[in-house]
Amino acid sequence: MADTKDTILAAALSIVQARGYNGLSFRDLAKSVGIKSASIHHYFPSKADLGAALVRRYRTSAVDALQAVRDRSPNAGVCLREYADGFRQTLADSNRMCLCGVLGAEYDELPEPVKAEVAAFVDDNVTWIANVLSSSATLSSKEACSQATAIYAALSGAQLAARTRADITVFDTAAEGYRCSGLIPQ
Amino acid sequence: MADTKDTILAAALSIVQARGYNGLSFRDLAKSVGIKSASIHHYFPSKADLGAALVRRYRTSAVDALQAVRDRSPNAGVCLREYADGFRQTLADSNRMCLCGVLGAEYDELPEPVKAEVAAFVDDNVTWIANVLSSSATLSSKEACSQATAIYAALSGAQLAARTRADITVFDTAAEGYRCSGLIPQ
DNA sequence: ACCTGAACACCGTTCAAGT
DNA sequence: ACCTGAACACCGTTCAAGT
Repeated sequence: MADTKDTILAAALSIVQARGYNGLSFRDLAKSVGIKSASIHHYFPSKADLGAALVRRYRTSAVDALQAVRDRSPNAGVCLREYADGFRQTLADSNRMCLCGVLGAEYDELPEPVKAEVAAFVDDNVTWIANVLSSSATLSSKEACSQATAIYAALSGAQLAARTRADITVFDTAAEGYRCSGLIPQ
Repeated sequence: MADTKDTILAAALSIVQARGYNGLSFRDLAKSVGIKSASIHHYFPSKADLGAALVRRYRTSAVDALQAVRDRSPNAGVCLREYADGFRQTLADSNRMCLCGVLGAEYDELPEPVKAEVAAFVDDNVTWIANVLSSSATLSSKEACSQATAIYAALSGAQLAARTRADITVFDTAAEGYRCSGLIPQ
């Protein structure tokens, strides 16, 4: 039995992934949790607090999941195929996007603490990809970081473009192109 | 002397690029134009009408600009460098994003006519890139379209990731990675 | 044709009041 | 500790009224 705070964050996650930070209404969120909107402020004083907590939770859970992927296989091709599949699954689930992809597009209007968490998510992802690349090829840490940045950006963009066309095959086509060109190791 | 309709659209463009569709307020927009918010409804009956007109204008102006790039040089490497530079310049101008990148992230909550225009923008871009690729290499039209999709997605993602980190070098690093791997022809 | 003030149901936020 | 109703200044939208 999850406590109310967790229930609020879980409901907020799918709303923000679908509608963005600005599309998240305390009244709608409260309705889906079964309390009044004023009650949410008891757990999260402001919308910024809720947003920052939401991204922090999402980020640490992603870090754990990525660690598990690396533990299952040290092979870069295998790891990055699972990584890309994570982006794909979010699309397959109601044409949603990565939380931090949505928030990146809204970046200018986000409260400062939310910005910081979103930026940290990107850094976490790039670091993980760079480690995966380094374990399967001889790269300087700078080279690994550059390629990791390109891979993260490319997959984020494939998700964004596919969502924009409401067509998951756009994601598959782009990801295949990344592998063919060698941007993502196979 | 631009007419009021043009002034409204020009002001709306920079607001939406910075704050997104949901961040666009008729009251703020009216204030920056120097009229009352109710007056905007005289030109655009609803926010959806304004949004659709905004994207349509942006799209046709992009199509013209891309045509001009192709007219200046038939070389794919040159064309795509100018193309990537367009994404870069938007970032350099106050960390803004392509209008349709921002709207893609908000896709689920957009009114139907706005969705249609945003999707058409992606198609226009992919078609242009595919034509550029075809003119410098022997590719089947399917291959050209697939690679064009990957290139468009990758550059969109580079812009999104750079904005998210509020760091334009993220864009440069990703774009360089796309060229090194051969995803984007040099 | 172009603009406006006033009204409507929404939004995040605050707060005094309840249990 | 947890929740609520009522109030505040916001939002898009409508409309009768002005020029």
